[in-house]
Amino acid sequence: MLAYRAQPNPDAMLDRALAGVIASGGSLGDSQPRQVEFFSPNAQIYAQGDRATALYQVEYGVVRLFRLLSDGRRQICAFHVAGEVFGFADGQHHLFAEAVCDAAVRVFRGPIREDKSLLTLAMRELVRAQDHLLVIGRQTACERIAAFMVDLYDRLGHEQHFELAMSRTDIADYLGLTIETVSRVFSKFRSKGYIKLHGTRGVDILQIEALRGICA
Amino acid sequence: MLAYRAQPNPDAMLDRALAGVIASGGSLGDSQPRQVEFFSPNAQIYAQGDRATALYQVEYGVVRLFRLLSDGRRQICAFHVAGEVFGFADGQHHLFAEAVCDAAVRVFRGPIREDKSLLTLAMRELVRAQDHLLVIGRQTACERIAAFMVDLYDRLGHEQHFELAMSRTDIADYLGLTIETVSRVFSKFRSKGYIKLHGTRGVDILQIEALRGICA
DNA sequence: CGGCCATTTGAGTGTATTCAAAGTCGGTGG
DNA sequence: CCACCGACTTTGAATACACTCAAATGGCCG
Repeated sequence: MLAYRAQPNPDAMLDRALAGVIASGGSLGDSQPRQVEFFSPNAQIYAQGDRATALYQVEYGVVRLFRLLSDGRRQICAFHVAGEVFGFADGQHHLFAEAVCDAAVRVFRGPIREDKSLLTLAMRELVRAQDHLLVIGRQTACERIAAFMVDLYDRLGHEQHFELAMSRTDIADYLGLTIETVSRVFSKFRSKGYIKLHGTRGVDILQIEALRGICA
Repeated sequence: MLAYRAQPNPDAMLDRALAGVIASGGSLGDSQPRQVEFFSPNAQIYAQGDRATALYQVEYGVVRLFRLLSDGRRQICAFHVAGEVFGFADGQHHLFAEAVCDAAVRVFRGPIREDKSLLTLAMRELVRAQDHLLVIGRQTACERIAAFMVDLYDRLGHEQHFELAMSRTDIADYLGLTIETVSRVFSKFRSKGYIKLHGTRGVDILQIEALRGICA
């Protein structure tokens, strides 16, 4: 999981935004504004319905945000890796947040200060969700997997090799597929020489342009 | 389309937010900060790639926001009705915005002022997108249509009768289905007595609780 | 009233799912 | 260090749901 470890954040705006998150009204002595919390795999960070009182930044590891139907069907709305901010919600959380693997999360508690940069971060999250809508609503299984691989490749710094933090079940629930379909497409891409699989989590990207082409 | 006409906005916060959108730096004489623009059916309000320089509030009519794939596949991310605000984007628009029917849109130009209420509006939009992800990613055709009908029913003020501003094609592209499937499910719901159809756009909701039950 | 376009309905197909079984990986304990 | 166990993953076969293609119907506007 080396690829998911925190790296120096290239986005200066993000730091400015988070520096301004804490309202100055509270006593600094009581709250620890930049406390880091640690989570084991599958540990819950917050639940749907919880009051939204903080923002979170992934320090290392991976976090999944998801919704559930009453019969257990799950839709993962987003994975977040080191440096990314999550927890945007109006009043109460509509999503569950869990650690995918061992993860550390920096928690920004207290009332949120008005901040244009914070709005920008929320809007980026919105764009991500809208992009994901297109993938899930209008793309085939192969296109979805290709888009997923390309997205990870880009977000993890264009490393040819990386480890998937998430299981096939997580990937399936992210892409609106079944684990069997995910597995079949992985095998197909392997047989075509686009990727190479090392055990169950390791991935080599052999033909990134081919994968980009599949995304349409 | 009466149901889509502007109504007194029940959400005081929204007005406060928009009142604060315009930065005080600009000359009031030059810019018309609350200009209303009118659009014919299918007229473009902005395009993907356009610089995002304004926010928009629907005065009357319906607006669709969508993304396109190079081969023409379309995913409508949201419909917006009277009173709702759209146009959130970081730098440039990632979506197209078009009028579904005759529509009027109030445009708020100028640099966006930092505003907590604005952040709240953006987060609501995010929640809508995330809810939609679950519908598209994990629900059947019947569940998607039921969710769509219930959503419209709730947003248009619980009127038993309303007119659909959007075509079957629009509905299909919103729900990640084909027009034929949309039509079949409409017919199915009609034969079950959940809804009644008047021509091609008119809808009577006969058993809203049955529809809510289908959404799971 | 006529023509055009959107919608509905029908028949057959295909992609992804379900159900089932085999295989592989990773972790644990001897 | 190796063997075993359990869980996850892969593969296979059959099914189902939604899609494609096609034709008929219906609504709307001139």
